[in-house]
Amino acid sequence: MLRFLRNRLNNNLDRGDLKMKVSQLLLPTLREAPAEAEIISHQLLLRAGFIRKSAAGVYTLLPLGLKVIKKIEAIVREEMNREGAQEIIMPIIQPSELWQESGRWNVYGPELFRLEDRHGRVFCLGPTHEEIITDLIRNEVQSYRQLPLLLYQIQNKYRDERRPRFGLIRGREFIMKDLYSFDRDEAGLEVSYQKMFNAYRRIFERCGLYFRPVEADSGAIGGSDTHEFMVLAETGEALLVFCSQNDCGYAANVERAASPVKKRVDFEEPGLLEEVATPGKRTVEEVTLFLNVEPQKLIKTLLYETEAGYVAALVRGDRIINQVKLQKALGVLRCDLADAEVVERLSGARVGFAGPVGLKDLRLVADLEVMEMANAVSGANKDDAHFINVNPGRDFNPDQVADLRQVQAGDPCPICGSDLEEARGIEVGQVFKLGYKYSKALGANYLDEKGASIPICMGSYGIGVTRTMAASVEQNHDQNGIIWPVSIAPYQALVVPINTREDEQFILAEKVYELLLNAGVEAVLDDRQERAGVKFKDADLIGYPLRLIIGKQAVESSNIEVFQRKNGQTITVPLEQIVSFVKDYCRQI
RNA sequence: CGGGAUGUGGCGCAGCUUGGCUAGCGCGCUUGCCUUGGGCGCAAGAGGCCGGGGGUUCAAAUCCCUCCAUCCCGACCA
Repeated sequence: MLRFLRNRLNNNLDRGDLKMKVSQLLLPTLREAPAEAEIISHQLLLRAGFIRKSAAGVYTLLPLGLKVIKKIEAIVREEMNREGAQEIIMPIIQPSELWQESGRWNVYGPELFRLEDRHGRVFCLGPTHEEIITDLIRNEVQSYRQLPLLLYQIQNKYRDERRPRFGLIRGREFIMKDLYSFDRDEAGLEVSYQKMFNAYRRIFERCGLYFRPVEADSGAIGGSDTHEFMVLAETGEALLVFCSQNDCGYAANVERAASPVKKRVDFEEPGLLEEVATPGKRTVEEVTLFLNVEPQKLIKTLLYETEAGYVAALVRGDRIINQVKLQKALGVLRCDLADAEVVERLSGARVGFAGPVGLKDLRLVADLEVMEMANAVSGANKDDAHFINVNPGRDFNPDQVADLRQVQAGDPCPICGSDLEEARGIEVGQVFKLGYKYSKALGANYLDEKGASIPICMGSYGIGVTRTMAASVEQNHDQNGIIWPVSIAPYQALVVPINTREDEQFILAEKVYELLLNAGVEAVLDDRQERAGVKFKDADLIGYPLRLIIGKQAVESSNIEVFQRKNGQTITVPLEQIVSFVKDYCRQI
């Protein structure tokens, strides 16, 4: 009896949650995309009625948008729990004191939303939760017996982006899953890291995404090893390189990718350092054309402003400097190109004529490749003049030599030496080995078997949930709209009565709809008094994986047309088999 | 934060250069008729502080100043 009641209750609950007719859904589709939407995922999510903008980088999730988010969250939860992680929820509002303690209050900069309560106490809206969780752990974990520990939450995050853009891809408020691992030592961290790495693979696979993990830079969060999970897409903000040799497997964010230097092969006799007039020739292109030399013969000199003073950085003329590498090499937090006025004061010449020879009062850092150059051209630190036959070591000596240049397609792979290829990616997840940065700063220690107090070894692991939804659209769409993978589709199937005035069609449609609901399929019935064309257009736009069409044919023959959004094909399924067909379809994908 | 652009019914736009009728068009919305397998047709409607404030002028969507918002490019970031 009890079981019977419980079953009934469950059925009712399920039905209540699932049952929905399009006429009652808040599903405002648009024929035209709002002008502000630039990229396809933003346009389609707006047009299909999944999201609406509230402010720059801040969005409301409408019913269907929320359904997708919940699907993604459910997959994330399953895979986190499978690895033994425990879910918690931490506050969005965080006291500034903790951030002072970790040292990030001043480091994080204007990106941190800061606010004050009525008593003048200062808080921030959490962009990430290392401080809060480390504070929790230092209070609650004392013994090695309590480790390892994996804790996560799915929570709103806040970052006051300089430039929110691309809709959900770069918002100021977004949903993120963040997990933190706590281990006794690096060996334990390695295990946790691998667990998460594998879980992330499964999550993005289950979300139907084409992605790649790549080596990455650790940025402001700090730490050593880190990988980013990149959904490959033309509109991705990140530039990646990967090895063209399939079995090599090297892949990295260009911010991180190391660039091995090809040693100089042909030795050149050093010529005489000489100043030549280059009136008005400021850019690499102008100078090379004027002097009739190749760009790789030029030494490009860029002046940067850092919190530790001004720096001159040198790279070859045909190279791009990688600011992340530069920042790391210099060990500074801030690193911006100096403005024209500063350049003039420091180099004694207008912008475009700075060079390493005779540059004073500046820290000089050269790219590895620059040191291999011979008889190069550089600015003379004098208006309208360049030096020729500049030779590193003879004419100037940098204070530091480091890998500064940004890797490009065609460069050799640092592992196997094959050519590197470029691609763009949307970062949907990142795994970090934090090490002891936060546990030491905040004093999160445990006692080992011998009673020694040892800092906890930490890792942190993020997934941008809202971003994952957008990335999926970016990857799964056609001219007509979104093509959701079944695993994260807002509904699995749409039932469309073609002519709602034909009672028989409508009754059959309702019957099919009920059959699906009873079988646990997430279905929706388009009961609107609209022409078939309108319903089809909306259905394509919204991206339901399956569309069951109930028209004349269905009524007469009890055969139902099933349109598959993914491949655009329609097949006919007898009414008796329709439920099992839909269930099988949803399972197999 | 620097550079550029744009703000006119829910969405997409015109009008602004050269100030002047009642501010237009397409889509959407409401009502009626009609139609019903890919955004159907006809008719009648509703809906605007022309981003805000200030100025110039007899008169401002239109010219000037200022603020705000939004988008793009750059610099930064998960």
